[in-house]
Amino acid sequence: MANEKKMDCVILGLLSHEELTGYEVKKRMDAAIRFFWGASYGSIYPTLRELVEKGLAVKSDTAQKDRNKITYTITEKGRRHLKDWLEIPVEKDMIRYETLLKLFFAESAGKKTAIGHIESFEAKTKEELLYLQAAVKNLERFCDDESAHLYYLLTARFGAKIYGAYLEWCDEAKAALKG
Amino acid sequence: MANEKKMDCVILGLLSHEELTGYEVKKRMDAAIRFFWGASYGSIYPTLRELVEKGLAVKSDTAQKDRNKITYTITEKGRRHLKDWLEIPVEKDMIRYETLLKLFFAESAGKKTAIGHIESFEAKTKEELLYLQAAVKNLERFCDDESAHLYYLLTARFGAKIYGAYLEWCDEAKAALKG
DNA sequence: CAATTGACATATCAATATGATATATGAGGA
DNA sequence: TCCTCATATATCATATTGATATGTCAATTG
Repeated sequence: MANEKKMDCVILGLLSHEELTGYEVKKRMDAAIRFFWGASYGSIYPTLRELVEKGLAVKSDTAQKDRNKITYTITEKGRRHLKDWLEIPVEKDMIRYETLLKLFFAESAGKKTAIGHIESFEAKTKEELLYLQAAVKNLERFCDDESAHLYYLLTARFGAKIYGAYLEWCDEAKAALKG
Repeated sequence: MANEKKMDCVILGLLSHEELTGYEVKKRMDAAIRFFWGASYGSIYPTLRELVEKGLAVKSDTAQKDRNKITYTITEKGRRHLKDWLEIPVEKDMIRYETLLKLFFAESAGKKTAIGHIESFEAKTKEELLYLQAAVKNLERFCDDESAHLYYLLTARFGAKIYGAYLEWCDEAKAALKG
């Protein structure tokens, strides 16, 4: 029980909160967890089918109401699978800052280009930070001690904290390149 | 000229600093840029072959000295390709914190598990931070204004800054879960 | 009122990357 | 001499992305 497919677990996690369609799974990812995880339809839909095959989720045949809508619900087996995965240690946090990559090699392009990349990174970060700060404020209001909201709050605070650090670095890096 | 293969450009970037074997490419990635980029042999070796096919790098036939060693050198065309890529905007910074994922869904596993994940994240982060701080100190000593070291320094400072922020968050998050 | 746009919804596929594994050599220490 | 570790290249099944295709429904706008 050591090599659970990660995408299985992410989707099971989302389904542990509420039943969802594939489309909604994507939406949840693009909202609450976009700053630390992502997935494309090309992995979501096949994974959902596999979850059903493995008995970790079931399709709700909502054929009556919305013809073209397939809702997935987590099973008990699915909850156990999720819990098992949550207990085992984290394998790898993997990070790919294309911005830093372009900065690292910026000698081949010059300071102007480097500063340009930092400035777009800064702009994107500022936007995200506003969103995260709003999320934190909201969650602090509604968050009792034992609900899933507590964990949502902690991740949002993580985002707010590191996006703040990004902005500090942007200022320092720009100064170092301009000075 | 908008969809340069990323792996091509990373490796060209490394080759723009010095000529390297595939094995050394991996070593450079695992050293200087491991905290913001990574790649496996399964992508490095095929990519090197492609770079030669495209005329962006050449193999040095060091058949005389080390029989089993293939050294790659960037070509002028390769340098132009790298520069072109450096000029275009960053497409996507992509981040996957498995730690945050497990924390986000931690309601299904409980606070103890959540704290455990935070603590291993903290331990890994502390180690990395020491390495990065040493790199920063070192680079600040040797870094004249125009060399590639400047950009290396900026990325190392980025790492030091955000790893510091990680640690602050770890304390706060643990307190929130224990308090 | 018709037309168009955009959100909702599912699905597939080529290109790409990972992670594991296999193989082999040379250097250094026990 | 044997063993271990760093060096070095390579392949492959599996996973994932990013793009694309297809279609419905609701709302806005000319």
